[in-house]
Amino acid sequence: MDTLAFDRHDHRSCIAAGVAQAEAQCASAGLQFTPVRRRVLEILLAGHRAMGAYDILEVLREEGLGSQPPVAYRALDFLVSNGFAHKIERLNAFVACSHMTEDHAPAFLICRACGSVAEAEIRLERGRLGEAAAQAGFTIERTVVEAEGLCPNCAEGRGA
Amino acid sequence: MDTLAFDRHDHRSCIAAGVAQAEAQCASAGLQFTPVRRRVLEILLAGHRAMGAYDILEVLREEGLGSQPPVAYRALDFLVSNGFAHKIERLNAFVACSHMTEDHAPAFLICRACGSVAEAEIRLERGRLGEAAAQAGFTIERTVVEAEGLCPNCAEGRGA
DNA sequence: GTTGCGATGAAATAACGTAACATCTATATC
DNA sequence: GATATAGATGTTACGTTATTTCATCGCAAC
Repeated sequence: MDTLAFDRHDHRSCIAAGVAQAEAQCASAGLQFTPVRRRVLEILLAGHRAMGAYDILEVLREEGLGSQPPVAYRALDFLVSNGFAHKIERLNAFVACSHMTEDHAPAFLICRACGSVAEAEIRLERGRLGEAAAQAGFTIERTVVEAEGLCPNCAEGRGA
Repeated sequence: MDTLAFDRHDHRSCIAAGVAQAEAQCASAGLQFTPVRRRVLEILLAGHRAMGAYDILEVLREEGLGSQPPVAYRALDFLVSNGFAHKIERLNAFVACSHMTEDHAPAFLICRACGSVAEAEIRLERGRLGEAAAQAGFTIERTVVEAEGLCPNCAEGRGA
C-alpha cells in the first residue's frame, strides 16, 4: 500500500520522476507527449491530490495553454488512457498515477476530511468479485475501486 | 453473485417485492415512504438498469409528481441513504438495490454494451485493500466497487 | 507537394447536481 | 382545539462537469 499521499515528501522529485517516466513511455510507444499534456501531468503531480478538470483548466488558462474545457479534457483523456493519471469517479476528479511503471488496476483511499488520495494496486479479478464475474460469464475490462473515509492524520479527532 | 440482471425474469414480481420490502423497512424504522419516494423506487425497479436522475425526473414530470431536479435528487438521496438504491459512480446513475434485506457493501458489474448492471455483495475490508487501509491507519466508511466490461449476452459477438 | 492523421482552437450546448427559501403537512404538546 | 415542531415538498435560480461539432494546424509518409 502506498501511503505516500498521507506523509510529507519532496514534491519536486516526484514531479520530475513522473514526467520523465511518462516521457519515456510515450517515446517508446510512439505517443505524442505534447506541451499541454506534459503540463497537465505536471499540474497533477504538483497538486498530489485529486483535481477537477476545471481546476486544471484554470491553470492552463493563466499560462496561455488553453482556455476551453476540451483542452483540459482531451489532455486528461490522453493521460488516463495511457496510464499516467487516473480518474476518481467518486470525486469527478483526476490524480497522477503513482505506479506508472507497472500495468495495474488502481484502487484509492480517499480522505473525506482533507481530500488526500492514496493509490494502491489491487487485483480485483483474483478476489471474490473476479470469481463471481467469471462464473457469470462477465468479462471485466476496467475496475473502479475507491474507499472513502478518514486518513490517519484526519482521524486524530479532527475529522470525526 | 447475482446475475439476475443478465437473465430474463418477471419484472412485476421484483417491483412488487422491492416496494413491499422498502415499505416494511420504512414502517419499522419510522421513515416516511412518501408517494414520490415510492414512485422513484418503482421506476428504478421497473427499469432494472442504471438510470440518470433526469431520466427519472422525466417520468415524474409526465405523471405530475414533480418537475424540478431537486424532486428527483431528494427522493434518490432518501433511497440511497436508506439502502433501497445505490448510485453507480461510474455512470452518474442510480439502480434499485437487489439485496434490500441485508446491510451490505455493494459491488457492480456494468455492461458497457447494453448498460445492464448486476449487483454483488462484497466485503472489501476483508480483502487486500482492507488490510492495506488498516495498515495505513485509514478508516474506511464507504466503498465504491464497480467493474465495467461485457455481460455474457453482449460478449457473444455483439459487443466486442 | 499533397495526402492523411493526430492535435489544437473555439463556440455552443448537454448533462449532472445543489443552494436557498417559501410552503405545506403530520404529529406532538399544551 | 391551538400551537409548536420537524420533516417533506414546490420552485427559482444557479453551479459544476462534460461533450459535440466544426474549423484549423502541423507533421510525417508517400
